[in-house]
Amino acid sequence: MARKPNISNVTSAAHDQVYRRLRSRIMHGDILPGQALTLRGIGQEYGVSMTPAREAVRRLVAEGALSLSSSGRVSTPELSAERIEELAALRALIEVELASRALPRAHIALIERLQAINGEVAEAVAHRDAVRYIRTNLEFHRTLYLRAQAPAMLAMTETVWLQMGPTMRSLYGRLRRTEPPQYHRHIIAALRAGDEPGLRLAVRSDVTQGLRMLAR
Amino acid sequence: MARKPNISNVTSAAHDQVYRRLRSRIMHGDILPGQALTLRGIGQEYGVSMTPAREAVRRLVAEGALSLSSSGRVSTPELSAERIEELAALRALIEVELASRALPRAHIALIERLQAINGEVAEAVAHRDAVRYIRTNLEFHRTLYLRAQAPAMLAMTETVWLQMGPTMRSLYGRLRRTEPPQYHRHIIAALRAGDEPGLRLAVRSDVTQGLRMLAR
DNA sequence: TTGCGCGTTTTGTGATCACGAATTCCGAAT
DNA sequence: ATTCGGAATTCGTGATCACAAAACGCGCAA
Repeated sequence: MARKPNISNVTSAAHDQVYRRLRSRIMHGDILPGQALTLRGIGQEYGVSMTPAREAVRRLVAEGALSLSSSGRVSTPELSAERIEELAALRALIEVELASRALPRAHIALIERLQAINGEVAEAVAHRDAVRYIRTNLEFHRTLYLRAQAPAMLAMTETVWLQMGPTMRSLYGRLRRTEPPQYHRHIIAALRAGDEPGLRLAVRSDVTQGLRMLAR
Repeated sequence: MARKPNISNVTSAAHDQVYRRLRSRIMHGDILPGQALTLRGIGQEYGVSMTPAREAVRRLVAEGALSLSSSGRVSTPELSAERIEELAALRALIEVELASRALPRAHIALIERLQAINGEVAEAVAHRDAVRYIRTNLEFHRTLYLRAQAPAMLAMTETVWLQMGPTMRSLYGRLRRTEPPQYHRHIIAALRAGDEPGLRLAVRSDVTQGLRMLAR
């Protein structure tokens, strides 16, 4: 079969579907760091041949979501402490800018939506559900940053999230905290008040907060 | 032929060579914005089949160096003014940080090397050689940032350079200036003086300078 | 001159195969 | 029990092919 039937014209290419599903799993921490993957395995898992699997993997490697050994084997990356510090610094730099750009456009409906999402984050923390925590936490940030109307910056930020995905899972997995994230409330308060310096500080604090868990 | 002879063990995969050569051409502005490419054409140009060409293209698309039409056709991107502003803002954010991290490690040998490279930049400007200007200018920045020991940040910056490559060429191509870049001298002076605020300002000015040409 | 069909060509996509290299596995020797 | 070596297996790579869809060209009609 050279091409799928494609009766519905909203379907997309097979390699793109494989890419998106793998990307989602990696970003949300479904896959542990150092986990090895094979092209044939991925193809079999998604019901395609090696070719689309290879293209999806190539794309994810380019984004830093997967790492390539010298012999071409792929696995989720095991980040060093220095690499984690760098990625956190990048998050701080870019996300503070995104939040700042979103601030003038943040009307009340957005703030209420953020509050609702934050409720889900708190629930995930209470249940110690690491995967759900990561997903809702990223949704909180993405919802805010979408208002910045800065697609290139948002894409770059998501690339950083993607790189940290597996590591965040194993980090938050051993987290025993049950209190909701305090800085999210600071972010919401600063948005309400139109307080730009406060917003920048709150976002920076929230983003670099996870770094402290590593330094233990 | 399934694999190349590979007598010398320092050779790398064909798709990687295609990727690197294409990436270099794009980053340095060898290809104009909107230029269409075909997989068979690329393969023929580099003496390989479609498969390695496809992988190289997939990788470059993931990095934003090439854009993909809805029908799968690839071409160098034509950036909107808003996109250019975003990319310049990203450069400002990340490169200022990289310069700041490089400052404590910048000894005299590095500064002299930067001065030498800056001489080449001035020469390229004097000869109105856009491609050479872009190449030497990026070499100036990369030489400084390598000292920051921050590979993730440097990679992200190079991704931004890559995205701007074709556009920078067509921008600098119609540049009629013959004076060397002033802010490079400011950067060097701040490095000598160990003046971090001055360095940050100089880098930010240098990076956002090109933006003004667009606003004409 | 300007649109509009329609057949031709070009192009991306996915499957499959051969090949070589890397990895794994298992038994024998110490 | 542990280590070492070679056979068996697994795996990535690149070439090739068939197919469908998109782009192109060209002639005809308004």
